[in-house]
Amino acid sequence: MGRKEKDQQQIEDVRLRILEAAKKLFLKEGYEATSIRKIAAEIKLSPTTIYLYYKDKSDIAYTLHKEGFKVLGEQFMVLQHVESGFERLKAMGRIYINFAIQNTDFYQLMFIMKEPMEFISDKDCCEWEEGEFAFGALQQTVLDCKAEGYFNGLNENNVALNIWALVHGLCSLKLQGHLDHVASAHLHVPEDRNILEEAFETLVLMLDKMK
Amino acid sequence: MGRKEKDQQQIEDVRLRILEAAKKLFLKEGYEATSIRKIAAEIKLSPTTIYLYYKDKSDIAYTLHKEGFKVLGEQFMVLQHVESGFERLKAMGRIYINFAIQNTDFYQLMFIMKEPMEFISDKDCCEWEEGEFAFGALQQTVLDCKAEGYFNGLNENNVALNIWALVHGLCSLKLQGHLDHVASAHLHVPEDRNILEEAFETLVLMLDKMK
DNA sequence: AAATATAATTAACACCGTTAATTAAAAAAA
DNA sequence: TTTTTTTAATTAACGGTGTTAATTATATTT
Repeated sequence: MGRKEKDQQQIEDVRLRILEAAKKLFLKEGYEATSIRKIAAEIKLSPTTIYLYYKDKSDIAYTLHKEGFKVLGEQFMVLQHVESGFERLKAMGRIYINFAIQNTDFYQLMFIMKEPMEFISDKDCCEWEEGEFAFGALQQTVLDCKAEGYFNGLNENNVALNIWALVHGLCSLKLQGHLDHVASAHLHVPEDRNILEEAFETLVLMLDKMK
Repeated sequence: MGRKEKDQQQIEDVRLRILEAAKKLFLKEGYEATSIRKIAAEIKLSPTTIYLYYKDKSDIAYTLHKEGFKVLGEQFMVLQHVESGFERLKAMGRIYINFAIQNTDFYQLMFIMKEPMEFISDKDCCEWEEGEFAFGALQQTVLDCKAEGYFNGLNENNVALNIWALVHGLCSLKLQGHLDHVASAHLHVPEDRNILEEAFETLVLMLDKMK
């Protein structure tokens, strides 16, 4: 019965080819513009065949969303070698921001769009979530910062949540165009100066004040 | 030639009826599910007639987006009577969060979706932006906080930006379902306890540390 | 009353996600 | 090996979408 395993492998192969095609189109033209029909055409399949491998479009979105979390998690790996909690926190923020800027489409899928999250809540079982690893790392780092004298008297989970929200907020406003809009309208910021980085530098100073 | 003015009035009337129908449907079923055809049916017009009054769908989104900023701006009005800068900052955050939670669809249109902002950047002229009033109020409040001894040595514009990003980040993560997901997965938070409010309370404590 | 300008309509294009019915291919049973 | 059964992939179709071009109805002006 070695046949069945090989079939399973072939099925997994098609699943992957669909996903690769979806990713390619998605990174090139964005999620909305990537239709099931285009994905199918890309790998010379009939559109309806896609539905034999994925429940619907948001299922594909969710699978890509998971992949994004895996990539972010890998980039977080280097943080394990940073001893100081506060230094790790800063590095974490920088990695997160870089990831968001360099993988804008993945970031949209992971944190801004609602489709993948809706797919999650539609699922009966709450399986292992890759995003949880990243947040767990942040939690631990905030805890280490507390040991170094930061965030005294503050609930560490809420601090972690706030820091995530802040960095996500910066990225999200940047990706949606609000940051540049406000910068050119309210702040007379030179075009060449990166407003996101400047804000992050101030954030570091702010956190430093919480020792 | 008082005729022409009356015509102008009638044109403005239809424009408004379209917008009201769009808003009603949008608040009930969300932006994506609100089609031009449904808007037209709502006020017994042909779908194509809409295009005589609005350039395209994102034009309608942008007009609604502007209205959202007007409502938020009105809710900010009460802040003028708060003398203390820091108290005003706290109240501002609470108003912003309440607005986001109670007008989730408007909030999506104003800060999360990309269509309205794309419409802005497609426009040749950069006319008065209602959102600027709200951010201006925040800028002034941060300045007042500085006068009260907060945020010493920090660039006030960047501080304002970071605070906005933080509160927006919380709201955005909440609306997208990430906040509740993390809360139930990582933080063992009782269902009845409002995680957003709890995070905000910690934020206030954090800001208080920056005196 | 006829000619012109404008407002609204119908018809049409090129898509979309998704489901049901059908055909082609492979595996199992005879 | 041939027939039956299972499974994989396809075509056809439904009911939508935003948007444009061509056309008709309605006022306004000559």
